[in-house]
Amino acid sequence: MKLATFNINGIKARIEALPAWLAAAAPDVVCLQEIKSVDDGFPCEVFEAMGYRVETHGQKGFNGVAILSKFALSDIRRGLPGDDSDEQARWIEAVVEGTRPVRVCGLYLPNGNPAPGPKYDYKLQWMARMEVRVRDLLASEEPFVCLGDYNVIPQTEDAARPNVWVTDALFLPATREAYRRLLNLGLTDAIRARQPGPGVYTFWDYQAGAWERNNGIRIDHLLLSPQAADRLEEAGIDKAVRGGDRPSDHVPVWVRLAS
DNA sequence: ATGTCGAATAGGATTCGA
Repeated sequence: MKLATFNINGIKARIEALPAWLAAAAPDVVCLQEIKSVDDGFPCEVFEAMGYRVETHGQKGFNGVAILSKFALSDIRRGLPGDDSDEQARWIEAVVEGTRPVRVCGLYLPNGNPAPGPKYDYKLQWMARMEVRVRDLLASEEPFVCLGDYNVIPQTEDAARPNVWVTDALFLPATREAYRRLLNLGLTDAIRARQPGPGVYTFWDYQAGAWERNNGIRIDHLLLSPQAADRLEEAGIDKAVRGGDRPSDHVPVWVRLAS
């Protein structure tokens, strides 16, 4: 089973590039971030015609996540637990009913800039809520994958120019500490496990010729539960997508799990 | 002091978020 994450930065803007990548890469499941659409505005029919079921958790203008799956989905949940007042659409999860089921948690972790400030406080609170959800899922001992745009540069080697990120919410010590806490619960960073850095990136800014200069960062991650990591066969980054027509600033990242 | 893009609002240029 091939599972992917892709921050598309707007479904309307990516209505050609996304189906083109799906046709070429043929993932079984894709978690999308920044669909920037309400549920009713998402063009489900485009993806249903390609054999995908579509579940969205959208909001107007910003954020928004979705799951596309060639397999049936069960136990679909929208929103990260832990704060009923949080109205931002950043979390969707479901169990993929393949030959061997796996739960996917698709996430768009808050950017957090500027830091310090209320947006950074929200980021750290969100990460703490995610830790609670992951602890609960680990206790169930079911295989699961938390995949998405984490907006976290885990280590120095995950940025081409780490020095420019030292005061950024994506790289501040408290951000990296919260991310390490997640990993240290027992999750496996699939790209780190299969493609150790440096020079392995998933995002290149639109500005200042970042792509042409390979000034990238690695912020899109797939974290595998122990039972999912046992099934890890392959992990990759579809870097060439960044050089295509009207690209997102992120590229797809994927894993292949046994069965 | 961002070599930019996407969406919303408004009906073009500006603002926000990233």
